[in-house]
Amino acid sequence: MGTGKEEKIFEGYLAACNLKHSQQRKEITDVFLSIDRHLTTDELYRIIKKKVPNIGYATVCRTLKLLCECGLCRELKFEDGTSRYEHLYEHRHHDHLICTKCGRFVEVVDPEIEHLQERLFKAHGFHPQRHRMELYGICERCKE
Amino acid sequence: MGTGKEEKIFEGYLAACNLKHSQQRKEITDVFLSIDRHLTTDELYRIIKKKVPNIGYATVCRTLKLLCECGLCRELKFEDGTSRYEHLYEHRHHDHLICTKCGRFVEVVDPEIEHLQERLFKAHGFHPQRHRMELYGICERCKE
DNA sequence: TGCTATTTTGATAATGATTTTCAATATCAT
DNA sequence: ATGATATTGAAAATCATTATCAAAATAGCA
Repeated sequence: MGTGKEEKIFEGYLAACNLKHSQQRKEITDVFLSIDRHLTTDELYRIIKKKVPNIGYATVCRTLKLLCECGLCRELKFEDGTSRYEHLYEHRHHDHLICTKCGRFVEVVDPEIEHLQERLFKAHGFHPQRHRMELYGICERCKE
Repeated sequence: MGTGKEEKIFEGYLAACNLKHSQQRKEITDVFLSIDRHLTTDELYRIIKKKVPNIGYATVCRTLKLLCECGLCRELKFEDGTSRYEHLYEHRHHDHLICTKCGRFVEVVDPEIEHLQERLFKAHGFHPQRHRMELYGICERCKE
């Protein structure tokens, strides 16, 4: 659900782009915003399908794209080739620590690393935009 | 070309897996190892096609996979969805600093970041395996 | 409210990159 | 050389995403 602010952001974005408030877009964002984990398009599609049985896969794709454009969502492309989407509202930047056995992940952020990354950008004359960092290993449970 | 050690590694891997030394595999690894930049499968296919006109795309794919398995090659999946392969022999671990305008990239390595990454793994009880880090920004030339 | 111009939708087809299939060919231990 | 097995190239299959398009929904305006 969320506080309603996220919906405002989405609606504002639609308005700014002269796009319309369709029922489907509302349903999809509602469901997406209520789920706090990384989903593939297909996973989200199946979940929404239960609520809105005649929803189309393409509509889910299109809406996820809009959500990314307005900053509510982030697309993550993992090493295994899958694309996943994560809810980004009031969810500050973070990286991922991923278990290569069970797929479990932890969101991490290390201010020192962030700082050193900035330094790397500068050292090479780059203007920083964003970065991604994924740490792959075996989690405690899978180690045993 | 390389020193010949790379070919030894590849041959050793083939032998260990009971795979055969085909002419095509030799041609593909020769060309791949002689090129020092990131290539897509298609780019490599086109280059090899000039030397061995009847080579199949699938064979290039299959050989790149083998090269990755034996550690001579790394598959990089970038944010834009393209997969590129890089020659990895005596090429120590590194990350990428990528210009989002022109695509130019720099290979970087920061020992302090590497160290902090290890610390992050440990702090979450993970056994480290590998990581990837990509820094996206605008390079000096594109800034102007 | 009704009208009308747009936009959006869902089903389907298209796309594009990689994989699989499979009969013909090549490899290699004997 | 022989024969068992692996490899090849061409074509078909796959899989996730994107484009197409007629029908339906939306929102500005009378």
